[in-house]
Amino acid sequence: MKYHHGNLKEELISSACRICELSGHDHMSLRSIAKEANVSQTAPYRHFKTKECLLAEVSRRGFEELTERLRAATNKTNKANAKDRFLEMGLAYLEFGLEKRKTYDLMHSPVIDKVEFPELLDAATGAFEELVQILKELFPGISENSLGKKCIKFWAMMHGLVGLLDMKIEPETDTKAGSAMSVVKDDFRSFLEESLEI
Amino acid sequence: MKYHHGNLKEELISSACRICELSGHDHMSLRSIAKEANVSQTAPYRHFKTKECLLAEVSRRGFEELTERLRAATNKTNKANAKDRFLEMGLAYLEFGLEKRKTYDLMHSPVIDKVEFPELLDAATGAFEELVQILKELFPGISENSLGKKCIKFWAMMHGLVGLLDMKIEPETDTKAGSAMSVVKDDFRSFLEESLEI
DNA sequence: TGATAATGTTAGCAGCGTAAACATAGTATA
DNA sequence: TATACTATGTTTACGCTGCTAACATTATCA
Repeated sequence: MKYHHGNLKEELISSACRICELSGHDHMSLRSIAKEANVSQTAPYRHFKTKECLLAEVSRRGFEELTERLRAATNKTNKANAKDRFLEMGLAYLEFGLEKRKTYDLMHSPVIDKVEFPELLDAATGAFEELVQILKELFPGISENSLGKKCIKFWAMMHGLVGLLDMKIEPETDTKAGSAMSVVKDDFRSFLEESLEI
Repeated sequence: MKYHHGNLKEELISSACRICELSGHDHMSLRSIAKEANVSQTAPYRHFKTKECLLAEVSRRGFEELTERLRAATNKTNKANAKDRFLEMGLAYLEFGLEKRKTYDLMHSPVIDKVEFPELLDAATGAFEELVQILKELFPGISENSLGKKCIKFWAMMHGLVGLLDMKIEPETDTKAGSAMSVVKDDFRSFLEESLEI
C-alpha cells in the first residue's frame, strides 16, 4: 500500500466514466469515485480543481469516442458511395447516443459550461467536423452557406432524435407520438435516407 | 403571521418555476424554495412526496405553456395558409426553448422519469399533438406512417436546434459549427421553410 | 544532502434531501 | 357546543454532498 498512488488522475477519470454511464452524472459523487480508487475523499482535489472539471473531462472523452465512432463508420463501407457512408455515420451517431445514453446526456448537459472548458468545445467541434466532411462529399460544389445549414439540420435532427428516444415516449402509450416513434425505431436507415432530401 | 399558510402548494410551485428559470434546476433546493415562501424547510413535504414530484410539476407546467404557445402561434396568422401557420409554430417552439432555456432543459432532463409521472407525459404529448395537427393540414391525405415520420423529423430537428443553440457553439469561436450556427440564427424562418421539403 | 514541489490524509464546515416526532388549526360528527 | 380527526405546519436530527485548511509523506533536483 503505497502512499503515492502513481496513476491516480487516470484512474479517477476512468472510474468517473464508469460511474457516470452506470448511474448518470447527477448520481455521481467525488467521494464514491475516490472510494473506488481506494483513496481519501479529498485526494481528487490534487488533480481536479472542482467536480465540474472532472465531469468536463468525462464529457470530453465522450466526444472523442463519438468522433472516433463517426470516423470509423464513414470508413467502414469499402464502397466509395458517399451516401452509404453518410448513412453509416448517422446510424453510428444514434447508436452512440442510445448505447452511452447517460454519458451522452452529460455531454449535452448545461451543468458543464463549454465556454469554461475550451478542450471540451474542441472535442465537440471535432465530432461535428466529421459530419461536415461527409456532407461536403455528398454535395460537391455546395456553397458554404448551404452546407452550414445542412449540417445544422442533420446534427440537430440526430441530436433531437436521441433526446426523444431517451424520453419514454414509447409505443405502449399508444399516443401519436408513441406510434410515430416506433415507426422511426423500426427502421432508422430508411428514416435517415429519406431525410437526405432536406 | 398565520400558522397555516393557506395557499402554500401553489406558492411553492410558482417559486420553484421562478428559481428554476433563474438558476437552473440543479441549483434549486427545496430549502431555498421553502425560504422564499417564509415557511420551514420541511413544509413542502406536506404537498410533495419528494423533490422530484415538485420538479415534475414545474416541468408539466412548462409543457403546458409550450402547448399554449404553439397553439397560439398556429392561430396567429389570419391567413388560412397552412404553411405560414406551420412556420409560426416552428418559430414559437424555438422562441420558447431559447427564452425559457433552463425550464426547457428541465422538461427534457432525465432526472425526471416521465414514466413515473403520467400527467407529465400527457402534457408533453399534448405539445407534440399540435405539430401533428398542423402537419396533417399541410399534407392532406398523407399516410399515418409518413405523417409519423415527418412529425418525428421536425420535432427532433427543433428539439435538437434548441439544444445546439443552448450549447455555446458560438460564431465567435470561428469554427465550422460556429459559423453554421450563425447562418441558422440569422434566419430561422428560411431555415424552417427549407426544411419543409423533408 | 537538503530544500522544494507534488501528492497524499484528516478534520471539519455549510448545504442538501428527507424522516420522525411534535404542534396547531380547521372540519366533521356526536 | 364539545370532541375527535385530519390537514398542515415546525423542530430536530441523520447521512450524504462539495469543498477548504492544515498537516504528512514522498519524489525531484540543486
